[in-house]
Amino acid sequence: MADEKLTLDEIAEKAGVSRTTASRVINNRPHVRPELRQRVMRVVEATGYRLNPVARSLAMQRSEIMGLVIPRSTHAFFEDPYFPILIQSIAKTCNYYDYTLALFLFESEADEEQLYPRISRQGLLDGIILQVGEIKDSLTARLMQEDFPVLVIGRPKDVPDVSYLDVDNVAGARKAVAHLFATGHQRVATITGALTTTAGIDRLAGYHQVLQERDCPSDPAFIVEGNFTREGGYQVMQQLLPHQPDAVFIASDTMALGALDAISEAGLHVPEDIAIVGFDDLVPAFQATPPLTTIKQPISQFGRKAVELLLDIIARGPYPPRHILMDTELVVRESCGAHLAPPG
Amino acid sequence: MADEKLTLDEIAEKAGVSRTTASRVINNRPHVRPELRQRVMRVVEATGYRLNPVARSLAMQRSEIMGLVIPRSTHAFFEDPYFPILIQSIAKTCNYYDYTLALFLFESEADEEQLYPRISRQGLLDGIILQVGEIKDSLTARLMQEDFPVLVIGRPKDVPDVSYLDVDNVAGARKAVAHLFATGHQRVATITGALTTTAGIDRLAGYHQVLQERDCPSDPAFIVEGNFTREGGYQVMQQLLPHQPDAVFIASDTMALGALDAISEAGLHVPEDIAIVGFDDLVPAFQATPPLTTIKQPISQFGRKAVELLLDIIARGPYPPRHILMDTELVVRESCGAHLAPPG
DNA sequence: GAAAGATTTGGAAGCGCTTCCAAGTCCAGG
DNA sequence: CCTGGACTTGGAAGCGCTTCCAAATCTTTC
Repeated sequence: MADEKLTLDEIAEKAGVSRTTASRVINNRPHVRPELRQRVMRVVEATGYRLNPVARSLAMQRSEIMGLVIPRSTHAFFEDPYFPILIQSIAKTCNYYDYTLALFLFESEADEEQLYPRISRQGLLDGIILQVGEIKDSLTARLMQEDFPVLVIGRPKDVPDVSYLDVDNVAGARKAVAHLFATGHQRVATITGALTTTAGIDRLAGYHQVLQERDCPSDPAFIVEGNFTREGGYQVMQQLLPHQPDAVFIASDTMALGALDAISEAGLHVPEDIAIVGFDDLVPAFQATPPLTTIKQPISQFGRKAVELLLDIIARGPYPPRHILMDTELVVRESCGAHLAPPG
Repeated sequence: MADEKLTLDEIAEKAGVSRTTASRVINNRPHVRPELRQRVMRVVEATGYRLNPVARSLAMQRSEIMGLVIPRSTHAFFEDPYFPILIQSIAKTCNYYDYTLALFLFESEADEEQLYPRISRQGLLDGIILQVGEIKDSLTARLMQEDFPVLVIGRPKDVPDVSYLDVDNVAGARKAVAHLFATGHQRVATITGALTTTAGIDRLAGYHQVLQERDCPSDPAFIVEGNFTREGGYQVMQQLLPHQPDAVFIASDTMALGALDAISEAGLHVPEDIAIVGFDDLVPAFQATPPLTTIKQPISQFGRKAVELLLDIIARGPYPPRHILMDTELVVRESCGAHLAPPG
């Protein structure tokens, strides 16, 4: 197992062929006589030779590395299983397509500023998957301006021609709220996500839409803003309680957990006194007591799709921009009281 | 903002200097007259030029990319906040040292086999941080054999001369178990982690040590093997219950959550009927009811230290091997009943 | 059996950067 | 005014690979 740093030249020499031919064999390209191919293969195996990927990248002008950029990751990253699942599915898909995944987590705008050159520097990365949560986002526009292959996860605002992939948050929220009405609830409130995020805004929009369609005046007291954390859910649920909603659509399961705490602390029961529908359908959702009715996001498919879209953009250019909204699914468990309504 | 792909040559030409000089300026190296330095700088700024990192890597034989390899990530990766925190701290530290982080998540041995060339290929990665959980681990030895700079997180078995960083699991477990005895418990059981992991084994070893030192015969019925999941904790706690332990050291907080479920389902109370100490001190620990007494791992410092050690290995070679065990800390909350014992 | 075509081969020019080394410039000291 | 030493500068040789292109070889086909 000699592991001296071998080069293509040396392999070629040992096999008695030119470097060009050796290159052809190793990259499994045509135009090589079977006999020569064999000879080269044998040398490669005997020596344990592997191409130097950096040299290859330089010559091909393609690195087969893609970046995953997650800005402002700070708290959400810990508490919410969303990111681990997303990262895992992206990593897995990269493996599949023989791409290497470079991960960039930014915590502050200062980080973003300082590290921008690292990600945009042409050469290292063939493209970038950008997780955009916050509505205020400068990265996307900057990268687009540099003609950098970018796929945004989330729904970027005010950036023309950017390709993106998002969950259909509006439709998902509609399903949740409609279900609450369908199960006989009248006073349906909502705990929104942070309204600095598009997910927060869109899920609220879905809530509004359903109310409007039912000619149900929306009571401002029934709309409180959370921040996607459990603690936040706990606190704003307490604000909501005095107004006596009989159902609440909560824009994330994590917040729903906090809300559950607040409700039981107030001596009320879910779903008898207050019905709840969450959003996400991550592990905590079915481990909660009672198990949460929620809107399921296809996060893993999401990661896969993101990688595939980016590869497509890398291969075929950014036009036309791709816009994909993925469907969600209502998962009925106990917290919405659906099993109470039609008892037989 | 011209963003045509510029090269160093073009910058040099525009500034009227040689490529060598331009390189010196851009890399902030000495031996350039201030005037020329300025001139080059100006051109760089005007054109928005950035070095091509791939070409640089090839010339320098160093990529400033490090790999983080997490094998067999499947379930643990979702359920346990350990990995997100670790990854985040590693990413952050990489940012700080101007390194790029490449993430490799392997799910199966097949993945490992297939992707091994990708990580070991000399050139792309300057070094690798390898998370080794399972006791059976072939990656470490292979990489060491190739003289690849490696730092292992965890405690590798039977690989000579490998540098590693681990939590002192034995000492941590000892603290936990000792605390349980110190608070007056007699029948102390343990739910171990998967005994295919070194963490599982070491934490059990700590349990044994304390029992032995107290001349306490260890009852096999008091030792049940979990698998680090909540569901697993739930199940094995049910096995434990009939033997009526008055305290349990549980090798992870996640499992402790499951155990808590089992205990309350059996109509018993924590800590009155059964005291519990967990391990990890992640978010779920203090959100549990009752809040978990647990052993705190310094995961973030861990990530930082790992990166720094690897950089040191890259810079100064693998000898002598570095071995670091990080201290843990007992965090006393309610689940151990410490607050009950000395009531005034 | 020769011309036309298809296939195989390798020479050489990059890809964009670093760095060794020799040549050139500048200044102080004698 | 000349010499030696310190600092600047740029030419040129890589780093290890891909790929264009021309030359060489092998098949067909009439």
